[in-house]
Amino acid sequence: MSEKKIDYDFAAHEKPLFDAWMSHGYFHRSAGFGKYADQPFTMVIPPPNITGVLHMGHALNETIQDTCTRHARMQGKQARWILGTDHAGIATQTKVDKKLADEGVSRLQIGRENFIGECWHWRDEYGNTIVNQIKGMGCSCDYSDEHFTLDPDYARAVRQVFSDWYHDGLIYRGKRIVNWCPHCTTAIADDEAEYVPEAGTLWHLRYPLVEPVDGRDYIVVATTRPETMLGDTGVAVSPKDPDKQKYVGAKVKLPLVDREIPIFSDFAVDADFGTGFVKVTPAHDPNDWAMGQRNDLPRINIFDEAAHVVEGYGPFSGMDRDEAREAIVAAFDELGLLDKVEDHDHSVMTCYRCHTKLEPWESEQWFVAVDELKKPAARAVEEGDVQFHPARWQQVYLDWLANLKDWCISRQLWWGHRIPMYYCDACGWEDACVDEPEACPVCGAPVRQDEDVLDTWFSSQLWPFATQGWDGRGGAAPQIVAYYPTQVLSTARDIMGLWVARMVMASLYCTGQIPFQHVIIHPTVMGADGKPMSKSRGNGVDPLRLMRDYGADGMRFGMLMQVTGTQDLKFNEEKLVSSRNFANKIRNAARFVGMNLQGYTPGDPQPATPADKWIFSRLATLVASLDGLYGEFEFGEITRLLYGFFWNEFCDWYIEFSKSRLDEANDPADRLACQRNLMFVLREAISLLHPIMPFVTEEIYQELPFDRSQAPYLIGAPWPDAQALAAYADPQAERSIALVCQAVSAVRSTRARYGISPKTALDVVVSTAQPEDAALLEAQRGLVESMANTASLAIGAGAVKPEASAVVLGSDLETYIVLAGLVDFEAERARLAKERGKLAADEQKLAKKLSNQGFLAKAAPEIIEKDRSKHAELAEMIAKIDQSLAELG
RNA sequence: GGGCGUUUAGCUCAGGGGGAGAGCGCUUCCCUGACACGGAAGAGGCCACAAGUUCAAAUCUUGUAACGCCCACCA
Repeated sequence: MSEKKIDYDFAAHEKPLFDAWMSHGYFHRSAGFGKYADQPFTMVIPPPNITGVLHMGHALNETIQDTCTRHARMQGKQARWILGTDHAGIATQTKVDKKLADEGVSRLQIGRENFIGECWHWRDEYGNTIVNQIKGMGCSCDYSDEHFTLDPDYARAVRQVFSDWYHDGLIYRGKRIVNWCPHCTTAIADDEAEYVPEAGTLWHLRYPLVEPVDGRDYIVVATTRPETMLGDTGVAVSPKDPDKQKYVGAKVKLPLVDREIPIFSDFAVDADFGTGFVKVTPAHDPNDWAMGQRNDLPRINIFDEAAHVVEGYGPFSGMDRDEAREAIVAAFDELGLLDKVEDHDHSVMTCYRCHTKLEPWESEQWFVAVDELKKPAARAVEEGDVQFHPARWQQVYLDWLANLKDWCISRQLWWGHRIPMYYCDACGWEDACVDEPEACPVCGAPVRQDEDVLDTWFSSQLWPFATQGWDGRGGAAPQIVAYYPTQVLSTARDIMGLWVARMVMASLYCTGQIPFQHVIIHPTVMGADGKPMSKSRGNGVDPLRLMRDYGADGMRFGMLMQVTGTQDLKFNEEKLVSSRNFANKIRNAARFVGMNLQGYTPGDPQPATPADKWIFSRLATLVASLDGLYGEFEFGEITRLLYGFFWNEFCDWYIEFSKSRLDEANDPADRLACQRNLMFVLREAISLLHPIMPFVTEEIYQELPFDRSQAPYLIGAPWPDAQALAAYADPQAERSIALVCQAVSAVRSTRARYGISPKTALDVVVSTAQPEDAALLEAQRGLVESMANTASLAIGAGAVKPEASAVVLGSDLETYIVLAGLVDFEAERARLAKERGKLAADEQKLAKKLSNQGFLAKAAPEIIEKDRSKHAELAEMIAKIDQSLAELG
């Protein structure tokens, strides 16, 4: 495993632009302008662990967040994306432990102070790696005010919350069963435990009865963990198990330890599992602990913190749990008390850090009582104050809250927020204090602080407000007043409960406000095999490599292309290839415009020709659609619309239309209009693309002679105004250009079919169905002539098909291409026959539909009308083909 | 065991009650003065299966199957 410091090199094109944004202050909260000038837009980044390097989840999530932030900034909102990192208690401590171990030192040797020093040192050296990688992605976070969950202000907020909650009775100390890692020697939260399947064994052990019941002198319990029998304090049966009721009240004499323990009945017992008798070990199993509580059983702890059997158990004392298991099974066998051994597959809890089997262990820990916190947190979502995207995650969140149990927040670690509880050993005083007391307030003796640290999530839950100056002292920090709550949070679904729900609970309690309005739960990035990326599977992909291969822009666009409402995303690198090519296309389109600006003077756009009006109209539609999609965080659809508009409309057609107009020989006024229109559309297009592809678009903005007087950088330029653009909506121009495209494509496909070079000019006749279409097309004949390379072009409604010509039927027009002397008509006949077959099949389907009485009676009139005209059209096309076939002999 | 998701062109995926879409790949032609990371034109799908609702189902309902994710957990 490499811990090498990796700095993404985004030198040539990207770095200078990034530096320019940074030095011009664009990453601070923007001032706001236009109609949204008063609206704040704040996001907090899910703080990456300081042990982390950028992975695909970050690549996706950071792209989403930067896209949202840049979009909001361009809309004129007061945008700020708050950056920071998480100290990541266990993760970091494990790394530092390992580093020390490699140097032959253990943390116990150097002591707590020095170890924490080592952690800080580690953080200074490696903690910035991921932030630099985020910069490489082009993320517009506020780097000038970076936060860390152990910063002094942040730590103070953590102590404040602990102290407040302690004094409010939300935090208590108690002996509980916790998931204990004997290797890390700390408690682990339920959420942090990993279940792994294990081919285990079910041992059936005989427990002798003190007094025989119905002539039997023993019962049999079944267990997967025989070693815990040393701590048994009861045997339970199900109240629904009639055969077992006679044993309730009897006692068994626990072998090996000679303890008399009662048989009782409890609803938690499943009569059908094992033997129906359950050995109950309250100190070493959560279910047994609960049964013990209900039935007043003593709890006997048989393990120390490293899971070795404690003193007082004879030969077993000092054994670790595995040795003890073996020895105890052997002892039972020797005593003739081993009834049966069965295979039994089950799963075991392991530590998510070191993968040691966890031991349910009773110890003194700190807890947060969640009942009071969870109700308002549920309500905030139920009432729509906090909204999930996609909406289905709302239920997942509510279910998580509903099942929430008290939260164990103490960890027996050194790296983290030390629990601010202080104790006086002299008089017994204890209290939670935000600031360390110099002496016991009661007796003046020295005080000592609790040794444990807080669960990392305890500090993470304060992230949205502790990063904005909340200090809990009733005073209203300016940031909290002006910019809280935040608008959007984007995160992975696996920390929905761990982090998202806890932020809502903490924020509501501490600030009285929700932490954010919208929660984007982005899809989880899976490997090419459809499984979660992991080192062991070897199906991971390194985003740094992706940025090198496709550029930050290519990676960003390609990632967003894959974001839809689905919960998993099977990573598809081909999308990044397309995106890189798209970035290249954008650059080249801009280059084309830049190369054709001789004589250009700035000025308002002039939608003079139908082509101009068409692209303006398409642009207006695009912007309106994008505005809707941004509101719903539909990033995949956003990229698809942008791609289609820029490539298939702007490049494939509008730029091609422009070429003849840009010719030096063209009328200078029209040439200038064309230049201005190209510049206008290009500017709007790169503005729309900028939130996703910040680098290419900024580069173009700087290189071409755009008017930058209002916005020196595209990052701060205004987002295209859908309302203003709506004035350009022009159905007639769209119709006009659709006719041009149909005619041109018809000629091109005929050329391709018969292998006629584009250089051979052809005689073409276009026959439109509608007279007004003929007029529209006639007005654009120049475009058709140049793009189809016609020798002659006749346009008319119902124009006559020339002799020896190919026919291409379209929905609005037919195109005849004279092929006399150029081609083999046999092939044309065959093609027409094939096409007739297709049309006839469609025609029959529609005819059947139109003769259906139910359809005519119940379908919407416009649908019927549409189908009727479609049917008529098909019939006519078939007639035309028949006519052509007859002509061709 | 519970919940959720997916199943559409060779591949990866959009779409979503009224005639099947994209990117990549493939075929043919073109290095035309923005771009070969390109241009033009094509081939290729009973939209997993079954039943139902409807005038109409790839789309809605229910069920089935396969794959996947998450949560819970059996002593």
